[in-house]
Amino acid sequence: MTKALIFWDVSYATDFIFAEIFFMQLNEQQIQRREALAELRNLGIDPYPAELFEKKWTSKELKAGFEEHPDDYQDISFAGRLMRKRIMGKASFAALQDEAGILQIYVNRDELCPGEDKTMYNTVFKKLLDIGDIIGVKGFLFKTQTGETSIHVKELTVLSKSLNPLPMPKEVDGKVFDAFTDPELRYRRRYVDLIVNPQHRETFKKRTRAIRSMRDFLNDQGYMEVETPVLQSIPGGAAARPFVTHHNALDIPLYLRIANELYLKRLIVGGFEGVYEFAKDFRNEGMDRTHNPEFTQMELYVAYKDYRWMMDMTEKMLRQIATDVNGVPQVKVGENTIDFGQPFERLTIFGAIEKYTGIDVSEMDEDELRATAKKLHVEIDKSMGAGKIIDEIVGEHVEHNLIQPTFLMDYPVSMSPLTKKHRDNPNLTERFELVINGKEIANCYSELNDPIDQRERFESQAELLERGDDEAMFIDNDFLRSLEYGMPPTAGIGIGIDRLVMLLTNKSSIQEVLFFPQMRPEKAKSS
RNA sequence: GAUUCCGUAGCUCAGUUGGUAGAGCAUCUCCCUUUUAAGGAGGGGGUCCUGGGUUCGAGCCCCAGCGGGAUCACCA
Repeated sequence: MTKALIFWDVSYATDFIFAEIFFMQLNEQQIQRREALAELRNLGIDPYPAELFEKKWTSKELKAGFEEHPDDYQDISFAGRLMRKRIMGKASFAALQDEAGILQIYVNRDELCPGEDKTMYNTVFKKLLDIGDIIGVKGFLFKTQTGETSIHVKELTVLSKSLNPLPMPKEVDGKVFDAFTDPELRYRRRYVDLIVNPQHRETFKKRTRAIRSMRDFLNDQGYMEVETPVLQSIPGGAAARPFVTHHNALDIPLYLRIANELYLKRLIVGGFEGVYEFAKDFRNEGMDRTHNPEFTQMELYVAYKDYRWMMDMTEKMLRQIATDVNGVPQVKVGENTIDFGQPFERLTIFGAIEKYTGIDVSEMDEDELRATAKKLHVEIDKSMGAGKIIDEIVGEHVEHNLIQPTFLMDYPVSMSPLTKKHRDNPNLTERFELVINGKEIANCYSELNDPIDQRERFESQAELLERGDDEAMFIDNDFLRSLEYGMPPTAGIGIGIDRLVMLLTNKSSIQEVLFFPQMRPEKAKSS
């Protein structure tokens, strides 16, 4: 509909607003705001001006700067969203919110309108401006009788008229009234959440800080940030169900990547010795508070290293990130304080099971494991092999005990088709998972670089696929061909960025650390 | 996918055994020149999520659906 308004004039726009009121189901406040919009145009004020507005300072900078050098702030301009308006006859207080915070403005009728014409104050400011509008002001800083730094306004510019009323939480003595807390609305209208709940901006700033810290750390080590395909004809590198799409020109199915592992390893074959990517991966599986269909993983591959080296590197990197995000290496998560400053505990799978159940399963065959699982009340079914049973026991009896960062090492070979066999025990692999606060945060292994072994592992995955396991891996012949040219021994790791950020920001839901978590589509409805 | 709870004004929420739909804030009109949840006076605003059913009568009871939260399963 708005396309029809490319060549508009005031009367046409006004007619349009009435048409909109008529056809859309607008509530009273939305109608009033549209009427105010038309009124502004009638007064010759463009509610959406094209010209830039000079904003040299943030609210925070103005407040801090005024404390230091009050004389430097006698001629300033500032802009933000109108969040509060209190009219007291010929003078008013209002507050403008910008990215850094909120700053009060003082608007005096006779100073805003020194001449006879008081329209700017009486009509525009008092009547036509609403909470949520974006305005610019010019004037000088001063302190009110109650000591609040405020802008004494000499000039006011409408920068953007807001047509939807905002929810308005109010806080007094630490108690919040009318909070905008409904998770559905907060996620669906994240922009509103960010406006009225500025504390949630902090979560996302921390997310950005964490990613920047990780990227800086990796760059400092000399690793190269790369980009690999999201659209893959063979989705590989993880056990998961992919999203399928179709390429019209090639007339082939394409899959959204579930991991980028196989491409990064091709780059190691190609001669790069350290590559990493912050990768959006996509998995067509259930959603809950720790799973979103698209999520971010940082994968890193370093040539001539092994998983033991990667443990040291990971520990150092996370310590740095935790400190960069929160100022200290400790972070409070729920009831627990996670300490990234201490050396991370290192437990083998078998050692961990023995530690938390008292049972040594390291020499057991599948039947003995089955009996042990039963004794430990771990639910298993017939399709599970020895490796899977061990994994279930770990999930039930070990993981939730691991609050402080812990490397769980040396997984059974059947669960890890891309991992090198353990140097000391052919039934195990050189693999670790990093568990923090009972949740898996990272997964790492010494990469399998024996092309013949890799082909065999793929083939046993293919058998699983035939048997109906829709998460088993596809055979990627080009990847095998690349290994046949020779890949140096390599350590690789994937770190779940969303989960790491959940930890660092003490959030129990992935939706809180994603700007726009996946939601069912909204049913068509105006406003 | 399973279980369970929730859906009432722009926002946050009450709503009795089933008997004309409520409050605070926001909004509108008026008063008020340094306010701090500003204040004072007055007014308007509802598809009670949707569709069926029971009933003389349903926001309330029953059934189905839609949307969301929580827990569980799968998974990172």
